[in-house]
Amino acid sequence: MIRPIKCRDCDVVSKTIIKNLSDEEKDKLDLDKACNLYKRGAIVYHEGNRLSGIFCVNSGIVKLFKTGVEGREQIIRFAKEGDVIGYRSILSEEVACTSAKVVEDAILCFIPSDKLFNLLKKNSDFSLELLHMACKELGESNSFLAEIAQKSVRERLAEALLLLKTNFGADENGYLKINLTREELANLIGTATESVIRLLSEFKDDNFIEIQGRKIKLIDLAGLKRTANLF
Amino acid sequence: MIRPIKCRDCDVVSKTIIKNLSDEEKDKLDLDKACNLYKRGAIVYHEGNRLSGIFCVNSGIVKLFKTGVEGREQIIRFAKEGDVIGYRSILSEEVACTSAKVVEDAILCFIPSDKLFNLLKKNSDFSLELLHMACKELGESNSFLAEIAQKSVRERLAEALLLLKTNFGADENGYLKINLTREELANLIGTATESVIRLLSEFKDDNFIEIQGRKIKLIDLAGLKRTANLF
DNA sequence: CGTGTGATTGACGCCTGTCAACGTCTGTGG
DNA sequence: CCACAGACGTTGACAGGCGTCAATCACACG
Repeated sequence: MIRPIKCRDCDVVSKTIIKNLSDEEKDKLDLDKACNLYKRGAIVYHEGNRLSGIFCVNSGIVKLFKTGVEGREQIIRFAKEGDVIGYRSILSEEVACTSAKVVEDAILCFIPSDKLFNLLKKNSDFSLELLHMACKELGESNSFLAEIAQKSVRERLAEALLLLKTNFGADENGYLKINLTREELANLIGTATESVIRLLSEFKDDNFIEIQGRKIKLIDLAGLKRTANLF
Repeated sequence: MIRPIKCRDCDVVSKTIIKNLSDEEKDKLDLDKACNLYKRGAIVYHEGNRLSGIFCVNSGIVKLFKTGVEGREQIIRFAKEGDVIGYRSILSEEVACTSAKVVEDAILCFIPSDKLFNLLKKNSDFSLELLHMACKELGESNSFLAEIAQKSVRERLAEALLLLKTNFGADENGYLKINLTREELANLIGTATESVIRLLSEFKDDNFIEIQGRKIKLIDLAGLKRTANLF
């Protein structure tokens, strides 16, 4: 447990579903939530677990993935500050369909499910906002599905790099802020680690990207977009 | 427009989100909804359209698909009696992320979005039920994603056949009730039509299935499960 | 300095997509 | 009633993308 974070003062709340709560509701929520620091590599929950609440990401990055045959991971999405994880399982009353693992040190605020349901019952704007979020995520999942099903590994990798830049941004030198292993990149686009490595080299040769160890810098966005078949 | 269907009397309502409405709410909804018959091949809405409401499937089957590069369809899911389509787009306030096309003659009841939002604001059980549905669908989408990303075409086809049987059932002779063209099967599992044809022949040779034109009968479920790598 | 994790490269071959040709069936119009 | 068009199904040939295996390198850490 770290120093408690007050929803009312939280600087990422404005991006989250919490923003729809009244100050009183936020204060009440503070009494029930638990904010913890999770280090890189920490497991927040396992696929198949029954969760007892949801997690609001205050900082850091968490990857959500399913484990397939032979233990290969399929990354479903990344959650960053302002995102909520675990809500799918709570609201559908199923066990977790993914595991959640910390990619970059994260502070997560836990909200017990009974408190969540209380809020949902009393605050219809909050419900609508959650619906909004769930449906948006559903749309992204569907798009992702079609991408993986129809595009080549090369196209998918180019697109993934662009998406990572859009979602997580770049540092002052232009390098993607998010650092993934080659294997994680592979698990994101559903391919083998070696394929990612080979294609990254090709992208480098084509002057689409620069590589410094695990850090990647996109230098020809148009070229990547063309490669990804995006318009 | 066909003979109006009263929600209160509708025999599939018990399976839908409508079941959470009071009799008064149902009666009120009857005044606002429009029930139409759609023939096979009819387009309910196009990807990219902004929808003005949601559709409740009273009977028939509708396929939801995305159109990728080169116009290839990727089927996202099928909707049958009791299912709702178009809600994702309305609730996320985005344009439709899929097209909806009738696979088997269908009766669809249209509910305008302002009525939907009225209900959501006033009836928290209804909201929760919609959340439940959306989150369940999200879980299915995620599973589907991992399947397509990690499994071979052979595994996917075996699994798809099993899923079609689970979701749509079989007739008195054991043949799948849902009739899809080879191309639709291919677009479901993200492969080429020819691959589906070849694999279906192999499954027949392996005595996993019987084929009568477009009708398919599963005769060795265990064999198919093994082939699909399911446990 | 040994150990382990991650990155890289090469060899190899199979799965699967593409192209082309042909067969089958159904509905339509003359 | 027949001819024809068009949609759908089937089969074969072929190539190349990509997964797998194995060996090696780079780097961090106790």
